[in-house]
Amino acid sequence: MDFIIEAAVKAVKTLYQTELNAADVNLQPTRKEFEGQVTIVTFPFTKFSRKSPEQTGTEIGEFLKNEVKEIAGFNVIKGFLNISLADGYWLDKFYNEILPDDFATSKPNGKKVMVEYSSPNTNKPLHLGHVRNNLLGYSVAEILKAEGYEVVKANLVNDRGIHICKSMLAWQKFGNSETPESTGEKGDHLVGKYYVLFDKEYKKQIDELKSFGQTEEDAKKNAPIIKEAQEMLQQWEAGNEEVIRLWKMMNLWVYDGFGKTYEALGVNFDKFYYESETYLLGKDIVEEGLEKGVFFEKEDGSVWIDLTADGLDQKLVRRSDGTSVYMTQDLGTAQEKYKNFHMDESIYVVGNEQDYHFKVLFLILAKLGKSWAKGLYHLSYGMVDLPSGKMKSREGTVVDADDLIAEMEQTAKAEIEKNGKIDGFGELEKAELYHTVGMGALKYFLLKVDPKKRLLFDPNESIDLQGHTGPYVQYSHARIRSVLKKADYRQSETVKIDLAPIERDLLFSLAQYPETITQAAKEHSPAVIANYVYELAKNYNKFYHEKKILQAEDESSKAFRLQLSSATAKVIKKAMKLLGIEVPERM
RNA sequence: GCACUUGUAGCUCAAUUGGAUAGAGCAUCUGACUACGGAUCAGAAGGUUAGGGGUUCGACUCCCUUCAAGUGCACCA
Repeated sequence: MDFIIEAAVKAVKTLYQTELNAADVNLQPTRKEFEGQVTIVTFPFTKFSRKSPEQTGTEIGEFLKNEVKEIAGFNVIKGFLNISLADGYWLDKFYNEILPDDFATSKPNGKKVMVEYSSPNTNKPLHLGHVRNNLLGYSVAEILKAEGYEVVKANLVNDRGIHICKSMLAWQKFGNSETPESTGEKGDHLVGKYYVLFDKEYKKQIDELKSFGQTEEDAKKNAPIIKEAQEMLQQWEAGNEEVIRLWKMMNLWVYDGFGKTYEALGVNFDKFYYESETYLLGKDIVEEGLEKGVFFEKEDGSVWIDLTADGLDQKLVRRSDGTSVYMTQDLGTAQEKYKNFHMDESIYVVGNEQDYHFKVLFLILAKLGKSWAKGLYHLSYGMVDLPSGKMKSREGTVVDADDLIAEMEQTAKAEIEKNGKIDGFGELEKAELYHTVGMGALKYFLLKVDPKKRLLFDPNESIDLQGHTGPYVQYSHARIRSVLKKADYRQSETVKIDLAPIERDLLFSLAQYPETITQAAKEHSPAVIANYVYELAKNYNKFYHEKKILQAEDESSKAFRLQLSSATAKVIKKAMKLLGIEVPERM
């Protein structure tokens, strides 16, 4: 709609002798209680016109109507100039832009972006919090692709450290050599079981020590089992063969389990990083920082950066014993990623509990003069909470990802058996559909919320399939496909008809798809897409009820409405794909 | 204590980034299937946008302040 903005700039120049920038013209969709499709807010122009808002709007409206042939009419309410565009404009746009198959497919923008997401610990199965992370990361990657970026999806697996040793140790002590094969249990769940077991034993020992008069703090340090775990970590770092063998074996179990969950979630990765391979990175950066005078060394040999001038604290980057900390490792990994891919932007999908960490990380890299530091972005999302509070793996108060997926499939199955139209589906086809609809509901539920907001999930209330939900959009798609099939639709030629208001609304909705992708990419927010596609489906459903398609008044209307339906189905499908949600032909 | 984030209908979320009478869904109530798919549609009811102050033509949005919730403030990751 740039032509309207340009014309408005010209109008203000001609009428009031004032030069405006395109950005000064506020164009927005007209509210549905008023006539028109787009609205210019004319309040800001009154200071140039020195006339009332109504008069200013009317003058600009007259000018535009005479100047721009696509503008069929206008009305002014207070400082709002509502513009009606001619049907010809909408039909041209529909046939030239929206209906063709390449609608909203943008050309490569020449930029490369890395999206790091998932990044699980290999000591326990994935829970709902991880699910949010995975869906967000995957969707943001898809959105950026649609916007023209070349995308690298990365997964930095946290496969080492004390928490991994805890599972390993507990398995060694209490596991009786059981394996996923021997128990039939999914590998990540089996390992997670021992992580919980470790914690139980650890707590028991703490209580015991406390009963002998130790303070809580001392007991936590002195419990034999935690000391053993720390020893094991040292042995791991020293390359102890037996420990390494155990570590590799149990990690393989976990990867096998994660692989299944990832597949069910429909997410994937182009590049895996493993902390066991990256945890020593960053030492050279510490040296570099010392040389550049960005870091400084204290008497005890520890190395720090002083960020107090930036309103932050002093931050340790190397211990006095010369070993790395989390920050060091992340500095090194960031460098490594850039070395591998030379991307223009790099997005970290990580929970908001690490806001401070990333603020510091990016600031340090900028201070070190890394040219690529400005392309770093922390996509910070809110925690998923239960009504009972925070999820805690060790205490078993988590919503397990695999369980949840299975439940969603069950919910979808029940609904489909009740209302679905799936005569002739084979068992495999049915199972696939239950999965598609169940995951549609789950994914939409998690993605429709602004990422940065925390999410409340009540496991006792199943996720809706009606209303503002994934299945609503999926249903809309299936229904359109059904109509098109019945009509034996093939793209026919251009027709000229008078548009009904609801048809104009639907066209407007469709036309907004490209800028919706742009906005979602800019904000790194799948929620923008989710809300858009719901709005689109809603407009279609309204149209569907108001207008007959197969029994339309005349052949031209029928042809047009079929085309409109087809275009809507295509956009729904594409938009849902950006959320990682499939849409069925029937359901 | 300090820092960051959040607070919108009973519940779950929107609000085109400072624009019109703050919009949807769920739940509640009323209506529409001898229909192209009723997982739908039309309507009713529901609000001091946590409270207070300020900035201006205009504030859910920006500033100040109070309150509430969450997170972070390790030579852990």
